[in-house]
Amino acid sequence: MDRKLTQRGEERRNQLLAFATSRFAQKGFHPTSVAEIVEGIGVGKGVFYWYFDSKEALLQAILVDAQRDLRRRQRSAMVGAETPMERIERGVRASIQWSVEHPEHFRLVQFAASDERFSQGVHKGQQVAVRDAAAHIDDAMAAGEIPKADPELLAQMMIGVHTHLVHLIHQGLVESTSEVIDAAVGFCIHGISGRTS
Amino acid sequence: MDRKLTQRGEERRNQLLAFATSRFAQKGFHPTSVAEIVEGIGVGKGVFYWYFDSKEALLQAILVDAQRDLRRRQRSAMVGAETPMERIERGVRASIQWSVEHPEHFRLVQFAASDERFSQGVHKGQQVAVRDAAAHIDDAMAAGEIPKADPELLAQMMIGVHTHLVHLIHQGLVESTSEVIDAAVGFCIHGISGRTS
DNA sequence: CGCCTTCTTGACTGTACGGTCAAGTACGGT
DNA sequence: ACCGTACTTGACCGTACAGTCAAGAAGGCG
Repeated sequence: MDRKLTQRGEERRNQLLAFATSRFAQKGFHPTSVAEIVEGIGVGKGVFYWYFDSKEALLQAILVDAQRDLRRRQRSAMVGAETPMERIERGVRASIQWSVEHPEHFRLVQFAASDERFSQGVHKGQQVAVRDAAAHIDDAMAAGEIPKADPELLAQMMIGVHTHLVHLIHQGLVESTSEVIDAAVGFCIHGISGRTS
Repeated sequence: MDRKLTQRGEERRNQLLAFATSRFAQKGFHPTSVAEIVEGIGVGKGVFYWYFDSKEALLQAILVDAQRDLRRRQRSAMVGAETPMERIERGVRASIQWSVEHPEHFRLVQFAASDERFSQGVHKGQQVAVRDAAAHIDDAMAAGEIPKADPELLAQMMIGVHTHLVHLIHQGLVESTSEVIDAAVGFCIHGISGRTS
């Protein structure tokens, strides 16, 4: 939906986005109705459909924004890193931090990855992230910092650690202290630095 | 629902369980209707409600069975292991292998962990698994095999690697060869063996 | 075979939902 | 103030859904 919006329109659209993000994350996408969303911000149902073609279109918009924001964060965290391993470490940290700060967006991306209607776009975004991380891992291998192995597979494993840790933090089972994040980063760094014989 | 069933009844109930497992995993729990399930096995809607009180009850039954089966598998894999590290390694392998062999059950457990109606039971089961793994990690630390750190946090990180890898295998992005599984096990073993300074 | 118990059918019920759109209101510019 | 455009309302529509249950069929046993 490429409607030109006034500032007022943009504000209303953002209000819908924000409320839906929160409610979808809390209750799930499917169990959350359009009626509930409009009621939550005190508008009529037609407002919803002025801005979004469908409930799915709303979620897509949320997902696109979230993934763009995360990528921006990772990129800016790596600026100034001097070695591949430093870039990897900064990338992992930035991801974890962004995810901890945006629990709802994080949760919706995870949901979308598992739902056949939404997974395609999300997987594409994740593939980009994996390839970027793998390139840094490859650089670290070429520089002799770590032993050779499949860089994409290692990148995926780091993402597994990150994802799970963030889930735990959101569940309140783990605190998002710097010690915990250091431990996760350490686990990953040592995981890619070691090697089965 | 504690209905006593004949053999014929057990067979019908199992048919419902099996079909629903597959369809829920493929389409999602919410987007799958009871009507679709009964149509899938060619019975009337009343059959469903003879065996299960609700759609939710059906999913709960699936989840309970899956988690019980996985626990059994892990336990039997560790029989005969002589060191804590060996037990850890066998446990990780058994989990990955079970998950690869039961993609649908795995997927439903993941879904359930994220849905507020189902997450309580699933989290309890996962807590048991984490505690068990942490006890082995603790043993390995006490035996001087690995440096000291928070054993439950390390157990969680290993679970993150396992979960993510299994997702990738189910998506066809990674093959479930023994090399890949070895790499994941290696990543975890080195992840817990290393240490941030 | 008759009887009792265990299933099985599927029409029905009430509720909920995503989406539509004619009529109306608000806003911004001249 | 007027006009045109950008929103906004909410009744409505058709469809879908989870769950109910009276009537019937099937199976098992004596």
